[in-house]
Amino acid sequence: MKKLENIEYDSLLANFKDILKKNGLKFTIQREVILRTLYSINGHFTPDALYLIIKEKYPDLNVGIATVYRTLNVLEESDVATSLSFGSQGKKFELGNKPHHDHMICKICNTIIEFEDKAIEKRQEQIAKERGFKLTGHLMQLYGICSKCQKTETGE
Amino acid sequence: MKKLENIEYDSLLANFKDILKKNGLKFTIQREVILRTLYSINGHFTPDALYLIIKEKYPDLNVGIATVYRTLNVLEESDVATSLSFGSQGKKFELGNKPHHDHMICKICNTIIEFEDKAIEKRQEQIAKERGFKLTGHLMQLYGICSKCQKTETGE
DNA sequence: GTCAGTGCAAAAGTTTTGCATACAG
DNA sequence: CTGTATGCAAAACTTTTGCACTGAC
Repeated sequence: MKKLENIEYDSLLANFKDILKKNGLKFTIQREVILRTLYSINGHFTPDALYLIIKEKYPDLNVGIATVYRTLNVLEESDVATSLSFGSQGKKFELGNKPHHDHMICKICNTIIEFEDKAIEKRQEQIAKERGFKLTGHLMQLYGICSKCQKTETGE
Repeated sequence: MKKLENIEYDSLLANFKDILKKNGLKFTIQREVILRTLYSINGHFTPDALYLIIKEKYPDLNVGIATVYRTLNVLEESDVATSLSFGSQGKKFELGNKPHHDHMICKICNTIIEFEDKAIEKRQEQIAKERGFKLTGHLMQLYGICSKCQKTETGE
């Protein structure tokens, strides 16, 4: 039951270690904890939120906010994690181990629904091509109100 | 030659005044200058960059950064301008007078190309519908390398 | 005249950096 | 051992707020 998840995390971890080694960086407990926590929460978190979760989960390990920022930057630079900029402010991180997906965000409860659509991806490539643009990535976020919140707020 | 632009700006301005009046807010020189500057630069600017341009352009008018922030927030709340969150950090604003468009951003020179695609928009609506989501807006940014930069950097 | 808006400076956040110490390789 | 990483605190930024004064309506 838990086997598959562990294998997935293990390969993620191995990949991360590999990247660190290749860049002459060191593998530390803090970095492992940050990666593990990002993996376990499996969502989108600001550096600060992540920091608080880690402090809660590993009270003995005295992680500093600076380390969280530094590690997230390493993770992002090495494409292990990606950051998203949401609406008003702040940057949120998520692991980039999932194939590829975009986000649909509820304006009211901030729930994030992930989705993937081949048709749009294809069209994006074509648009880029038409303009002589070499595509390397994209960000697509749909904003709206999720079904749950639509029920809650009758009018407005 | 300049006629059309003026008409466009005038209607933008009239609309803004209208919104202000409807909300019991006041129309001030500062607000006009900020709107006019946003219009004239016709691009995407951070509050800080906008502030510097205004200081340069209107040295006599002693605008404060706080007013720029306050006005941008008013503009955004009233849908006259929209803000985009780009890559690493900061929020950029642009006027929302253009019909609708998305952005293609060059990772090297940061040029922003605007585009619009009905096919994608339609697909987005359908995706939202499939998931019981009531769509109110979206953000789509394609990242890559523009044709100019592709020529400049041969390899890499 | 009234009340919202403004500039300034201080405050509140958020992210980065400098430094002495700790620890991975 | 060597040199990178860490925690802490300070610094650097970005954005918001409080306040006395100005100016739009």
